Amino acid sequence: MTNQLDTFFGAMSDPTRRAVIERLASGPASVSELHAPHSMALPTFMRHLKVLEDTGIVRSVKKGRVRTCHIEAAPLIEAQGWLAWQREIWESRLDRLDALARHIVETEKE
Amino acid sequence: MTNQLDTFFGAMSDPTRRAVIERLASGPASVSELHAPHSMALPTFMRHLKVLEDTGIVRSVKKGRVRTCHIEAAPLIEAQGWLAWQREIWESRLDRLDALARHIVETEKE
DNA sequence: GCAATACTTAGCTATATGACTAACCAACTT
DNA sequence: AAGTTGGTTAGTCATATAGCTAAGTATTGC
Repeated sequence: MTNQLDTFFGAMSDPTRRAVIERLASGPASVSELHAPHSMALPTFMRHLKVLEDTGIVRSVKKGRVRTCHIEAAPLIEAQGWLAWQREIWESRLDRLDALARHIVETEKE
Repeated sequence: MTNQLDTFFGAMSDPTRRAVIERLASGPASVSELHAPHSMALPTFMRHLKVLEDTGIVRSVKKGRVRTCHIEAAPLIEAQGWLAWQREIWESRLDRLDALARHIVETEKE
């Protein structure tokens, strides 16, 4: 039961990887360009990129010795959809939830 | 630089924890109720709950020997906002991206 | 008050993750 | 053709994560 969302959320849980996404959102870039602002060894950084590629969030093509990376929309849209869906459900019950929570808290006071 | 988003996405990367969120979206529940559908030891399950509470996604109150859990909207809304923001940026450049990607692929053909 | 219920704490194990160095290959550049 | 640049592979290490059992605490029900 290893969902698409598992790997997606796992990939997004790292600040380096989110930074790469943020950078790529404004256009494609080479591995070195992406690596430059991060003070970590290149192989380490490459593994972050690999995680993003394996998850399908990033794609890349190699021309000569330069690998150019770009973003792939689908997984992010799917995740956003899941969050929106959850939100819809709980927001439709929010009043009831709040009331219950307050009730519990009130009753709890000792 | 351990962001709120780090822990949030980390928390959501586990199917058990997402299942708990899905369950809680339709109303509060006790620890045992939440645990029931999951075939894992209770302490193991409790640690998942702890992750959700530490991240601020779930809150709980204990009344007597029963702990009742409910969802906290803010972190999920924040994450959804981040995704929406990213999406906005890259969608505004999507045509350009596609064109570039195609160009690279074409030029690459050997 | 004794037993069952509902967690809670403590402590162990295995695998996954994130970081490093060192050495390597494959294009360009000169 | 020799050096430099851009990326890759291989291998090590430390910490984090997810699972377990066993035993403990605190309510509630009888």
